Amino acid sequence: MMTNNNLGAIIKQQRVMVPLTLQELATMTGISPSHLGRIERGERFPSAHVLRKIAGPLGFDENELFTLAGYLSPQPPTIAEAEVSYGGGRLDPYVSRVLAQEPVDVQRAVISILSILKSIAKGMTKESR
Amino acid sequence: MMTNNNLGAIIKQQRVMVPLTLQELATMTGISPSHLGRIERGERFPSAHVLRKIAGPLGFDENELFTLAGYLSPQPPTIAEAEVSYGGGRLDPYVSRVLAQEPVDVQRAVISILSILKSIAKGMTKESR
DNA sequence: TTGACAATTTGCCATTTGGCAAATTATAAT
DNA sequence: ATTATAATTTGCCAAATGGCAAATTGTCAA
Repeated sequence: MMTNNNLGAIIKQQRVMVPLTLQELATMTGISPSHLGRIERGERFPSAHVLRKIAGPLGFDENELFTLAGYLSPQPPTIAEAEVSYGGGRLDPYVSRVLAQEPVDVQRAVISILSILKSIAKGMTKESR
Repeated sequence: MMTNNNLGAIIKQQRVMVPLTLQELATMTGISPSHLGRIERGERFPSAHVLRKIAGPLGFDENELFTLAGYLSPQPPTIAEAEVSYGGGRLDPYVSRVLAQEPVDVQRAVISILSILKSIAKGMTKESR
């Protein structure tokens, strides 16, 4: 029905991040790679059975994925979500979920890279002033 | 698929108990009475969208009904387990705090960069074996 | 470059969902 | 009993899902 084409994008982003090929995900889940591909580019809308099968291998929480797909009403906020809100800032749940799959030292390396890029952008590195 | 499920029987029992006729439930949910009837006697298997629409009027909790239908794994996480874990991973609080202060699109850009680095690293591993 | 091989996309089609209208069955009132 | 009306079931069909095989595109080594 092409209800929500952003679901496919989210699924694809997650698959590439894991990382997996369509064929690998296909053998893990029993869903054909062609069907998975169509889902990712929004040409097909996954049934509940399909959605359930791909949740695990992609590292999605089933309830969250079903909510993203519009199959379940938005869940009451969990403790996990409270944990990631801080001060005035809010951490995007998708970002949080993806990063949480990395080892903590990788997570911190990511932060270091970000701070480097920010300082470059502001022209505050030693050699540039 | 005519999966031999007692789901239809459970739904019918609830509807009669409420009590509602098929037509009344139909007007409340927007699902045709004929379809609802076939679901109750197991001739059709309700999609997630249909299941979601009938949950409320019948007094079912959505998650419970989805679990009964085999769409969700038997019931989930206690509050204790929910903490800061996403799909088995854990997000470092410091990382969470720092990232939360960036705009969401920057947060997502960070994820994209991580993805690029991982694919580069993957290529290096391949090369060295 | 070319050729081999992996990954993705497309064409086609069987199966299923779900709606509408007609047929059937249950329920009440006279 | 008969008739009217409500409730359910059945027949039929459009639309969507999802698999298989072929075609296409991407990638890498020689």
